[in-house]
Amino acid sequence: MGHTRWLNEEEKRAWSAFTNAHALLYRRIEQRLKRDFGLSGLQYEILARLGDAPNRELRMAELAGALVNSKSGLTYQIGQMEKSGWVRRRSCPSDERAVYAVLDDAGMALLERAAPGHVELVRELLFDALSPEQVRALADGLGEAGRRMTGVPGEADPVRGDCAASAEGGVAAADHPLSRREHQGPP
Amino acid sequence: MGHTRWLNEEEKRAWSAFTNAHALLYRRIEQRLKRDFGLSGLQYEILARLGDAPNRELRMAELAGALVNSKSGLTYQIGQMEKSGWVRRRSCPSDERAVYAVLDDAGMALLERAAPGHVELVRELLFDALSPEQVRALADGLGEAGRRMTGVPGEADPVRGDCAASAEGGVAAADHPLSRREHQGPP
DNA sequence: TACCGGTCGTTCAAATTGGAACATCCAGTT
DNA sequence: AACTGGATGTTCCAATTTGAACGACCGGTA
Repeated sequence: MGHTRWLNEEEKRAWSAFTNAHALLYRRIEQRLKRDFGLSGLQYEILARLGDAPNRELRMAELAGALVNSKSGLTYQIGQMEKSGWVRRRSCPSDERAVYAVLDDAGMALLERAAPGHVELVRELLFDALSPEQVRALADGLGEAGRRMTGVPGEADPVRGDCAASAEGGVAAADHPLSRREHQGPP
Repeated sequence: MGHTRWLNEEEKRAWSAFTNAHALLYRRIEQRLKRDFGLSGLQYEILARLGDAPNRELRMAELAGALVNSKSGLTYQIGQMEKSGWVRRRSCPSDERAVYAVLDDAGMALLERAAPGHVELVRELLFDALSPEQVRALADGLGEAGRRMTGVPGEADPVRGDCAASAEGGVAAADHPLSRREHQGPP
């Protein structure tokens, strides 16, 4: 084994900036979400993920994977959110093991109230400090790093949604309310 | 208040990559540290910070600030690490409120054993996926973001180290053993 | 000297986390 | 049909984290 490839100054700066910025940012976000909506960061993320998932629902495992959280942790949080009436559990007839977390209307409403402030804060604290090139570098570089860590070779089709939500009240596959897109025309 | 400046696609990618990469990376790092050295991520950071602090010591508040952790959390961890004999507390005569966390020899030795693998992992999972330009963008962009969040206007002198460690065994201000620097000559 | 606003580190209770053990279930094999 | 290797989600429990409350202390001021 070689003698450890230490980080050069630039890399040290990058690493330090990366961890530091994340910690600072996440802390601020959590505080505000908690103060304004009684939500933890994880809970907001859960709402958000479910919010723009196909039928506002995702399997526990998928959700846990997407959030990079432990299964048990998710079980706990979904439990909490269920008590609050933001989320509901649904089991799938075709696969008895599966459990779907479904976003309730109350949860969706909450998400819609919380999202603007959240996005605004992220923009203010992060994107307002970045040049367009830096944004691209983040997206590309960290995107690639993330991809490598998840082990995504050839885009093996997800196969999810075997057990589609069928008969249920009225709403079927409404469009995702929070996915507006505001062109902010690049030069 | 304007109608929320939502994120464009590129920004969404960047944000998602940022949080995702961080979560993935941190999780891996924690697992390895725990497995190989029985250390948590936070504990490693504490060792590292103390390791290249002036006299291998830092005030509790400084440390907490640098780590972006709560005071109480740090109190707890330092307590744990003290039990393990990696760290020691020292109080300062000139300011009775202050408490310094001092890195013990055992802690330093542990740090020196853990650092290579840690750095190697960071390089492998993060830097190997980044181009030099991307590294620079991270360092600059996130550095700036972090600076803004900490509120660092005119580099107000830290004033720290009022109560310098004086009489103590032998070692005074030895050079920081872990701060080797390996030129990795840019083209 | 006595007082005051502010800082420091610790304590406390309550909430969260994460891994291991567990019971169930699915798909492919024998 | 019985068996096996792998997933799934939950439960359990110990470790950790958080913010608020607290007591001690500092520096400047009346």
